[in-house]
Amino acid sequence: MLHVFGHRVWEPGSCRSNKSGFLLYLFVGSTLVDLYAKCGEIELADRVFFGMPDKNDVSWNALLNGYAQRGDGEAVLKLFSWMTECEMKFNKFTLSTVLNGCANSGNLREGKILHSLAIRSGCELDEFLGCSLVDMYSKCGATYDAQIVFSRITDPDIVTWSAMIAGLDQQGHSQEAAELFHLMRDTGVKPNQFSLATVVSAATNMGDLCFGQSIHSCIHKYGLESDNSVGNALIMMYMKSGCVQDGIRVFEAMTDRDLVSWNALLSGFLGLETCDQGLRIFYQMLVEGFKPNMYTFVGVLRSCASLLDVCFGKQVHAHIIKNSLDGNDFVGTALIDMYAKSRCLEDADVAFNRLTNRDLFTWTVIITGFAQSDQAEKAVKYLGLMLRGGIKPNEFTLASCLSGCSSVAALGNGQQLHSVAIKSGHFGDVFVASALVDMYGKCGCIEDAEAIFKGLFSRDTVSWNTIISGYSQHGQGKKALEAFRLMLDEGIVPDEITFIGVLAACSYMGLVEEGKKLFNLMCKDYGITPSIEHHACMVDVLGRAGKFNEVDIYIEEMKLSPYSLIWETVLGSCKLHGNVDFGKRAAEKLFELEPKRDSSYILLSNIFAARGRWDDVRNIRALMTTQGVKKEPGCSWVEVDGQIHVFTSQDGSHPKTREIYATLEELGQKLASIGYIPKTENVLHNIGNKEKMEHLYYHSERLALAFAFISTNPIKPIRILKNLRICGDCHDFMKLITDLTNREIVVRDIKRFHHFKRGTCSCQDHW
DNA sequence: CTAGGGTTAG
Repeated sequence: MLHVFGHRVWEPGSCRSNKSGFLLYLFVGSTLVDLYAKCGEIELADRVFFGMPDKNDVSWNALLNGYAQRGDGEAVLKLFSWMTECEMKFNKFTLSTVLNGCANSGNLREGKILHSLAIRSGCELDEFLGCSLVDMYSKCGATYDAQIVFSRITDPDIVTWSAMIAGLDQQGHSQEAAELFHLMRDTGVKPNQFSLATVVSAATNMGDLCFGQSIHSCIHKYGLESDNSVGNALIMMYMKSGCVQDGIRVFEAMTDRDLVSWNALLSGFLGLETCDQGLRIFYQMLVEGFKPNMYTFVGVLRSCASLLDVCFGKQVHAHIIKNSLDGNDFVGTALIDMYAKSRCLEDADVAFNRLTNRDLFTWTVIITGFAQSDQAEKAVKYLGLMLRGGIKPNEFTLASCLSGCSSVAALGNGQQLHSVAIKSGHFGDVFVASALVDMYGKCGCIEDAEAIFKGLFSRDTVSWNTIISGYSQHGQGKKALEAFRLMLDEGIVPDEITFIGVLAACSYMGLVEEGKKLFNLMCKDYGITPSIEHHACMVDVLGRAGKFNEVDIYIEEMKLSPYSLIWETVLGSCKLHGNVDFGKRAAEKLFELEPKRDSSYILLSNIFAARGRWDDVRNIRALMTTQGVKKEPGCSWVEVDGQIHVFTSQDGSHPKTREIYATLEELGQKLASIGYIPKTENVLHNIGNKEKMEHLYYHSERLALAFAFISTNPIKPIRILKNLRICGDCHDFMKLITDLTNREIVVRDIKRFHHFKRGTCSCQDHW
């Protein structure tokens, strides 16, 4: 129904109800089609158009334009082909509109046909048509063709310039977009709000905040700050580059904010400090009467993912269902990500299974979720399902799946991924390669890590860091320092992680002077401000070398007293050197800083026990009881045939328990015959000596070892993982076993790797 | 009856 100044001037259908053949005059019809189309009443425009007994090019163009404005490119193309079938003549207006249809449906083939039609009718370089052609080629991804058309237009106007700049930016050539913008200004064309918004988006995509700020001041000069498109682009830029306050300032200065402004604002509240603000803004926009769309939910879900409480995420999920957006792929993927990051993998899985169109991103999100929650097996299983569904992984999928394997040391799964990486052609990617090096290193196969690293075509700081820390963790300090020299020779700049690796190597090898030299190099030559971790490395360098006086001075001078990591390091050195006095001081500091941490009590007790000070050992035990400190339950795991088997101390739940205990019994007898006596002082529980022996005997790492003995190939090394430090007695036990059975054992505990071979350990008993 | 911009998961 159309009203003009309150009068009813036209009622649809009245022409059809008049069967007497009331002829609608052509110009009235065309004008009405145009009016309805422009009001967004495409159905009415359609009815009027098809009710017209005679149609001319103007009425066709009006209807085509109506569909083009809705973004329905398919319909435009269908109408156009029908128009040519009717042998209707078309003009440059038609071509321009249909090109618009090609642009928003991405139909390059049809677009090229239209281009040739334009050339034939001699209007290719018409001011409007030229612009439509540039836009069509850009939106269809044919940037080169767009540039050719653009270069042939002799005097492009601001609209054509804007279309070309936007085209370059959207196809990932933001740098060239910015350059074209400068060229435009040099030509003397004054930028308008559209070209400025585009160039702000180019600055955002390049991550060049400085350039963006210079454009901002230019915008200020033209007084275009309050324009919606400009303001929205600026908000986006500031939020994306983490300048939350600047983003808010632009938002607040805008006079009529739309949904896009709110969404742009919402996109930036990530991380612990600001995420709750994102939620507040979401509720604020609901209060102000805005109806959230998919972009809103993607933004607010990202804020929820940073919160430590899944409860808000669930509230937002309810809003999503209310707005019937739970079937949307973008929203669905963001939901999976939110649940996965909140460690609710079951909810993430439910959301994942509800989605019908799973693309690479969806799969990557769920796979990453499992990988980061120490569920490497599940991550690899989903990767397999994805491959079977015909979707190829990208470098992100592989790298995050691999890092999941690294953290739980799932070697078998990691090896499978190695072959997937080769088959899918991502082996050469630096991220994937570094993840592979790290995976092999963390699974105890430093030789494999080394082999992959040496075969790498290009190496960046991250890949060098990976191999350097790998060598360090495996006790190969010399190789770590060699690698560092090679890295510098290749001209790769070390970062703060690199220095953690090399300083750890120095402390391990007892290289005090070298450690001091590297520390100075880091501060002076590379301008890196030492973190607490770096200081802890230095304390370790001095402490392991037994230079306790220097440790004391260092802590005093660097004001390191408030940090538990420092005192934990000191305590470790005191245990190594049997330094009771300093050990007591360090432990007391730790009891004060972190009274619930069990390892400080255990370490101090071990220091006393080694000196035979049993009264002090008893006092520590009593202190633990009064403080309510409980020893964290230890657990160990091994991988057999791609399956991970977990054991706790004195565990009886494994199906092969009987054989495992029998194997341990047998090994124990053999060891006793060569003079092994269990170090019962390693047991803190207040129980009798016989029970203590039993306790030691069935520590989780020994159960894992026995299980590996009976279920794996005897020529392969056994790889065991433990969530705590390996106990002193188990360490002795492993050394003797390797001597007795001639089998290599690798144990990864929370601190480092222990390679047991022929009665010795790579850590040289300095763990 | 014709053109340009701004929001999208790892």
